[in-house]
Amino acid sequence: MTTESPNTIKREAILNATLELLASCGFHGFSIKQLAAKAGVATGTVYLYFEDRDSLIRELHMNILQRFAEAMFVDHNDALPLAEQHHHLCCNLWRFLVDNPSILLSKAQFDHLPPDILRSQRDDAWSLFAPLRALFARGRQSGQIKDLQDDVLASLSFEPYMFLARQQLIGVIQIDTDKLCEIITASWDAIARPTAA
Amino acid sequence: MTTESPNTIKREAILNATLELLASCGFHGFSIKQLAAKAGVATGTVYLYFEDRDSLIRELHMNILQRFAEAMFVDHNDALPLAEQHHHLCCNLWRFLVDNPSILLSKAQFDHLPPDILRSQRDDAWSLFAPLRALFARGRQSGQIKDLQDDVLASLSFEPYMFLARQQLIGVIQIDTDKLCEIITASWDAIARPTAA
Amino acid sequence: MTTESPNTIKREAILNATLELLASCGFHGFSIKQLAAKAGVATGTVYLYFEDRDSLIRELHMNILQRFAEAMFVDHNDALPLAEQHHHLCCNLWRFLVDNPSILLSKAQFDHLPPDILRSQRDDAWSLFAPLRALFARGRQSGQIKDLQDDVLASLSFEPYMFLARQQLIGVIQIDTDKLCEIITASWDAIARPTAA
Amino acid sequence: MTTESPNTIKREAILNATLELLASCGFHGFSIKQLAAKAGVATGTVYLYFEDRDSLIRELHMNILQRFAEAMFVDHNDALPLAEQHHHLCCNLWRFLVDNPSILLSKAQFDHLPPDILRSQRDDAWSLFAPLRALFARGRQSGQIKDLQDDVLASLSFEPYMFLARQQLIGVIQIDTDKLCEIITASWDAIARPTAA
DNA sequence: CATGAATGAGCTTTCATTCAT
DNA sequence: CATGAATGAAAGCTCATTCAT
Repeated sequence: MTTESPNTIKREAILNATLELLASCGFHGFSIKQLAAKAGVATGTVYLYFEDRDSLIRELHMNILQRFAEAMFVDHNDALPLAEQHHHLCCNLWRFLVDNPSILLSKAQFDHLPPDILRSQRDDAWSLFAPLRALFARGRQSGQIKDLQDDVLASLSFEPYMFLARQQLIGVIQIDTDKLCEIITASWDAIARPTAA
Repeated sequence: MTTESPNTIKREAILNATLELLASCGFHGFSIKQLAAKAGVATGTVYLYFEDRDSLIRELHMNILQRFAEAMFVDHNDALPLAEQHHHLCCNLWRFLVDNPSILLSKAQFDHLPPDILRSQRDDAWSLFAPLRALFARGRQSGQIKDLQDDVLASLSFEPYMFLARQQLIGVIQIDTDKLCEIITASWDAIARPTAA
Repeated sequence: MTTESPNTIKREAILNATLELLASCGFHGFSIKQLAAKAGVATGTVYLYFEDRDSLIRELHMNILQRFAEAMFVDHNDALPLAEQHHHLCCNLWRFLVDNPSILLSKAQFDHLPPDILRSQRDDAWSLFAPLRALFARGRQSGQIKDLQDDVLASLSFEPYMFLARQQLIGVIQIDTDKLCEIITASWDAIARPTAA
Repeated sequence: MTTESPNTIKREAILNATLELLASCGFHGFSIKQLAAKAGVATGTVYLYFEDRDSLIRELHMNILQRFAEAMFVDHNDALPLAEQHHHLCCNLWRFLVDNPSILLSKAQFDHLPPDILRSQRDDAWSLFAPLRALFARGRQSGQIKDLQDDVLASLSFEPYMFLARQQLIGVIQIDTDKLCEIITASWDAIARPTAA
């Protein structure tokens, strides 16, 4: 479909290699030499495509956030009941995390960028996750979702998956489809306004 | 009661300095020289108390987990109703995170220790959190808590606080006591078995 | 008259760019990439016209020596009295140095070519400065100039201008036309045989 | 006499090695690794004594200027006739240059520091050469020396020696004691006010 | 026990040079 | 002829670790 210029191919190779190393070695745990070797280019080549180490990391971060958001909203349908929408988002999220262990593991690394960067990131991130905010807004209006701010709802409902996916990845737990459904229900209970008895 | 030998005092100074630097500079973001300076000892002295950099980090991790557990179970009373016990644990957790930003920030840094270390840590951790497991067990038995395994219940109920505390620390949200109570209720809803209508 | 082939035009562009960069950045202070950019050609093109960096520098050196000699002997007239010839040479030299700060500044850079190169340069240089040697020879014969070898006479009479031009360039002194005449007289006194009292 | 602390010994070793390399390879022509090897220390050790490459070079420069001035004024006696004082200074200068080829060769390298550094250097240099300024001042007053500013007199009288020493060092000329005396006379003629006929 | 000077491997980054287009 | 992406050696500098004092 879209033919990648060789230019773009090397960029991607470098970004992918960075992601893998970030996941396996942590933020400062790998060298540009390693990175270049993994990407199949010479060390100097990295600097043809990225200003320096930091800007490479920053660019990767934005790249990851986008893939994250994109994956979550696959087949998103805001006409469905909210609980079903939420269920679908959680399924997408779980599949994405399980399919992309590198992203899962590298995610935590980005929490330690300087606070000002983190703050600006947060704004960018929320714009990528607009459909989620819309869902929360409608839920609060209709009384189906608790009257809590977006950050709180998001953390209650989605943070647990990050932890659980990590635990599954290192092999200490095992979540099958049935278990996942129960967990999704539980994470909905966290944000859902209790139905009047 | 227990008089600290000067021996132990320097150990603690080094561990504390490591924690602060870990929080502010990240895993590989500080040097042993900096660390020694902050701890008020000579660089060589660090190696009298710790095998090497890695073992210092590992020991700090265990140290933090202990303080974590200790803080959570302050004034824990297993005679109270489960929801109240849970509320109290969450309050303790929140206070601990807010009072110890260094620990909050450095927590994520430990996710990139080698997987085998992470697995053995998990076992140690669960032994530290025995009262929590007891609470979950009783809840499942009495039908007050969903029939999910401990990791899942823990992640549903406590992971959100880690995220929220970090957001508050970098100043993008502000959780007061009232908000906290609502959040605690929500995190209880996540693990509580819905009351029959 | 002589139409420059495009071939020669690019050579010149590269040599000129090299001179400017040599003056402003010093010997190892600029890259071939910078050089190519300044000359308006691709990096690879530099290697079509010059073997490598060193040979480019060497060629520039010869180029500069030629321009130096050429400038000094503008309107040279060996029929005039020696002191007048000398005065004229000094004026030419001063004007050349003031008009070509790049050459002035890069001059010192060439002192660190390998000694064997320096020796062969010296021979080439003296052939370029033949009219000066003739002047010295006539002066010694006629008793107007001290009986010292050419290198010595040249250094006594012309080295000071190099230093003074550099000082004026960095702005710590200011030589006007009157001052220059006094200095030229002084530099003639250095090599002139004292008139018998 | 003065016992050197081992601390100072390594500093000196590094400075001396730098001087030699500066003389033989030029400003940017040697690496810190080479320098360390020549000084007999590890690369890291260089950075225990000097902030970075630049500050090492700057410090060396001041060091050299001081040795320069010190050497010139050995046995300086301002009670002697001016011409004799001048003769003595020139002899000292010549001996210093011949005895310290490294300084001679590295001298030119310092002409390419940034202009602002050069300007501040010039002030420091002139304070080191105070006795020379005094000599010039007395000469102008008494009418023995031409009425030219210090920079000009200095360049007329001393620059030629720099050039000649360099030529002798690369072996293209040979100045013996008798020749030197003639040259010194010539360099005095350059600055001396001509005796009225 | 405690020190901190010394080490040298290893880091990020630059740059002279090559070569497929 | 001309290009400029790609290379990889080598630069300046840092830092975990050791050891003589």
